[in-house]
Amino acid sequence: MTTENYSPAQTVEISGFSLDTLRYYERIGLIEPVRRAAGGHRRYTDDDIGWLDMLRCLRGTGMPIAQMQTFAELVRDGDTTVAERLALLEEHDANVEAEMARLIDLRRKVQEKIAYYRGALAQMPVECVRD
Amino acid sequence: MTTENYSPAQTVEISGFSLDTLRYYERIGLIEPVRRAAGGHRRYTDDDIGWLDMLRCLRGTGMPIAQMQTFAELVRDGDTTVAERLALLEEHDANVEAEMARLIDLRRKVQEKIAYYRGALAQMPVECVRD
DNA sequence: CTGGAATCTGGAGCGCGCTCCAGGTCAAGC
DNA sequence: GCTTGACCTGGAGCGCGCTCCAGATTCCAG
Repeated sequence: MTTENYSPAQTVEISGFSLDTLRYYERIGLIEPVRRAAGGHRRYTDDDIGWLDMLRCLRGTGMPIAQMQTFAELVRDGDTTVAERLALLEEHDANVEAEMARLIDLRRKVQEKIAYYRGALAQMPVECVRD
Repeated sequence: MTTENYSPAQTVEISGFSLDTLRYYERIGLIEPVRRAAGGHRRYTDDDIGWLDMLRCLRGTGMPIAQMQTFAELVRDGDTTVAERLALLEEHDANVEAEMARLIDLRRKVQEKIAYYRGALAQMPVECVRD
């Protein structure tokens, strides 16, 4: 079994990115120029799909586009950039960790507010509680 | 001890919002019109500070401005909206939880990538690893 | 009284990350 | 062959959440 091809529509389905986003990412260099079929239509490869999954992880954890571009460039520059890529990912991971800690902390405060409202509601006359 | 007043600069300091953001929030109705000193300068009260802290929790956990406006309106409408406010906060809390779950999941994938790079780096000839 | 800092208002501008559009080309079933 | 839908390109537009600006006013230390 050789490398598969995927139409734009299939790639949308698989990657979760919209058609426009896929083209946008290619335009700004987040994706290598995608191979084309005879008529000029894109054919995404398994490699493309894998890379898109990577992008989804980074983007989905809040990495800015600009930093993903940096990362994509490192990948393009080949094996000698592995250490740099690792450093970039480690820094990003630390950022994500910090962001999660921030969320946990603020969420706790929201939950305190919820608890307060539950208490207030329990004390209130019935006509305020009924819809 | 009576209710304190805070200048805009102090409120920036305490709340963590910028001056522009404070004014913006007031303009769009996230904050009640703030009391003014004789010359027209704002004087934030302890109540204002408390409300700003609430806003910080909601905004900081990713609630969209529009929903915070809804919440602010419910608060303005008084005691009869307590149940609605509770429902809104509970829904938001569920959203935050989902967001955190999403982050945890994607972060795990990022960490797998990091582990992979660490392995790759360990295998590489020395000249690629040196800076 | 004066100079400089803080604050005021209304409105324009911006950075990010897409998203949409027009006008055309290509592919595939009937 | 024709129709219908998928896809193409380049460029404009947008939603969000601020952020900045100009020009005027107020406050306060010296």
